[in-house]
Amino acid sequence: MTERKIRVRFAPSPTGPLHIGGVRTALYNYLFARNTGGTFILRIEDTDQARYVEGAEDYIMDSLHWAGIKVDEGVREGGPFAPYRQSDRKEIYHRYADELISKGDAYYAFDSPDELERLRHEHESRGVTFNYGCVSRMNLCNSLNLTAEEVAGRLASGEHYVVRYRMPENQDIHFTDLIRGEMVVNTSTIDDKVLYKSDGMPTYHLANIVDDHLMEITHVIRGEEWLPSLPLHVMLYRSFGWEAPLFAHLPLLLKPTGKGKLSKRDGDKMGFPVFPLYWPYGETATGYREEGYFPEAFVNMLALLGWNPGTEQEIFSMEELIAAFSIERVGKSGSRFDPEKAKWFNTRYFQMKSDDELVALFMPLVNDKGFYPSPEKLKKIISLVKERAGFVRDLWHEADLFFVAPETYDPEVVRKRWNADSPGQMRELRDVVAAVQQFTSDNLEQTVKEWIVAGPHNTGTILNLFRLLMVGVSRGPHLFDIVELTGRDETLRRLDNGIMRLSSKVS
RNA sequence: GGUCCAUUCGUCUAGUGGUUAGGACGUCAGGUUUUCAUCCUGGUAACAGGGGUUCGAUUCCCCUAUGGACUACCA
Repeated sequence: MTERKIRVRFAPSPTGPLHIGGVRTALYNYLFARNTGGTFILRIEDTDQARYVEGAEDYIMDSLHWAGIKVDEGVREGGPFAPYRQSDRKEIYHRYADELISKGDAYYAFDSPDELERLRHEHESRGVTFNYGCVSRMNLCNSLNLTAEEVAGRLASGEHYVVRYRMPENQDIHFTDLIRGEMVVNTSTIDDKVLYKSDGMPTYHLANIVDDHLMEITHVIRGEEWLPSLPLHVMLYRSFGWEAPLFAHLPLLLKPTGKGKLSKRDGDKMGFPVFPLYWPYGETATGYREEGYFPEAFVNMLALLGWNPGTEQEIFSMEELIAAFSIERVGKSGSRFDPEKAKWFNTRYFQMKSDDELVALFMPLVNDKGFYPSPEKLKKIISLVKERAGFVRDLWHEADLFFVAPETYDPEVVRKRWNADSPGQMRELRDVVAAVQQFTSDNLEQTVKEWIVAGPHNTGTILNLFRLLMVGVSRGPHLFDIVELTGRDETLRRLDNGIMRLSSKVS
C-alpha cells in the first residue's frame, strides 16, 4: 500500500445541487491528493435512478471548477479507469455480486418490498427494530432457506430479487479511521445490506467498494455519515480478498444555531447560501458565487471549517492549503457554520484585490446603474471607498455619491446640524468654494479651512454641513476627496440645491 | 429504541499530566478619522457534569448528560 501512488476520489450522487459540505469533502480530497503528489478522481455515483436529477452532474463539476478544485480523472476529463459514471459501469457490478454469492458471502432474497415494509411496521408497533440479519434471515424468503431448485426456478422465471450480504455472526471487526483511530464493531449488530437491487443496479455499498478497488483508490475521505457502514465495507473488502484503502471520515457541518446539520432552510432563514453556485432547477437556490464571494475566499473559509494548520495563519491561497494540509489535523467533531466568518474571509480577499481588478469587477454594476465613468475615474473612486466594503456589490452603496446628487438629507443629521444660521454660513462657504481656481483636494481643503479659522464659524459645524449637502448623509470618504472628484460645477450645484431645499424646510 | 461517533470562550479552534488555557470571528470600550467605515489598543468570554488513576488532571480511564450520524431494493 505504501508503495502505491496515492489516489483519492470524490464520489457524489447527482441528486440535486452540491451542498457546501460536499464541496468541503471534495476540497479535502483534492488538498490531500496534491499534498502527496497523488491523483484526484471525480466519480459520479448515480446508481439510484429514481433520485437522479437532471443538471446535478454538471452542477457538481461546475462547482468544483469554480472553486479551483481541479479534477485529474473524471467524467469530463476521462482517464485510464474510465468510465467514471457508475451508470456507465453497470455491467461490471453484476459479476462481483455473483462472485460473493458463489463464495457464500451473499445470497438471493426474494422478499417483496411490501412484505418487508409490513414486517418493519409490525416490529415497530411492538417497540423493536426489524433487522434483515443473522437473527431473522432464516425466517425470510431467500436462497439461504430455499432449496437450490426453488432458487433456480425463481431466478429462471424472472422473479425479482435482490442480493444481500451475509453478515457473519458475532465477530468483532477491528478497523482504523485516520481521524478517529481504532474502532471495533460486532457483526451481529449489522444487518444484511442489499448489495444488488432488483432493478439491476448495485447499491452504493457494492458499487463503491468495487469501483474504489478497480480504480486503485488508496484513501477514502468522505463524510461522517458513512462511518456506520464502514464495518460493512471492511467486510466486503475481506470477502473479495482485496486490500482495503485507508479511511478518513470527515465531521459534518452543523447549523449556525440550534440543532442538526446544515440545511438549505438555515441559509434561507439566516440569509446565507448553502450552495456554491446558483441552482436553477425546481426549488431554486442562490450560491456563493452569485452572492459575490470570491472562490478563493470561499475555499479558504471551507478549508478552515474542520481543519486547521496548527499555526495562527488563517489566510491561505490554494497553494498554501495544499502545502499545509494533512488529514491528521482534521478535527473530530462537527463544525457549526458561521456566516459572519464567511463574510470576514471575503472581506479579507476583497481588500487584497488590486484597484484595477476591482474596476473590472465593478464597472458592469456601475454601467447597469446607467453610468459610464472612465476606468481611470472609477479606479480613483474605488481607491477612496474600497476599505469600507467587503464585496464588490457593496461598492455601489459606498460609491453612489460620486454619481448621484443627494435627493434626501438624513433627518437625524439635519436636526443636529442645520439651524437658523446655517443657510448664511453655507452661502458664504459656497462663495469660498467657487473662488478657488485650482480645484484640488489639497488647495481647496487648505483654503476652506483657512477661511473657517479666519471667520466666526465653527469648523465642525461647517464641515459637517458641507458633507450633508454633498452627500446627504453623515458618512463616506474624506470630504475634500469627494469634492475634488465631483468637480467644481457639481459641487456648487449640490451646495445651492441643498441650501435651497433645507432653508425652505426649516422656515 | 438500537449501533457508532463526538464534547475547550456565543462560534471556528490551538494546546498541555504542573500554562496567566493561546489565536481568530462576534461583541464591548478607548484611540485615530472634525463624518461613517477601515485601522490601532484594550476588555469580555471556555476545558459539559460526576467518579476514579495520580503528588497533581482540561489532558489518561469509567459513568452520566448533551449533541450528531446511521438504522431503505438512498447515497
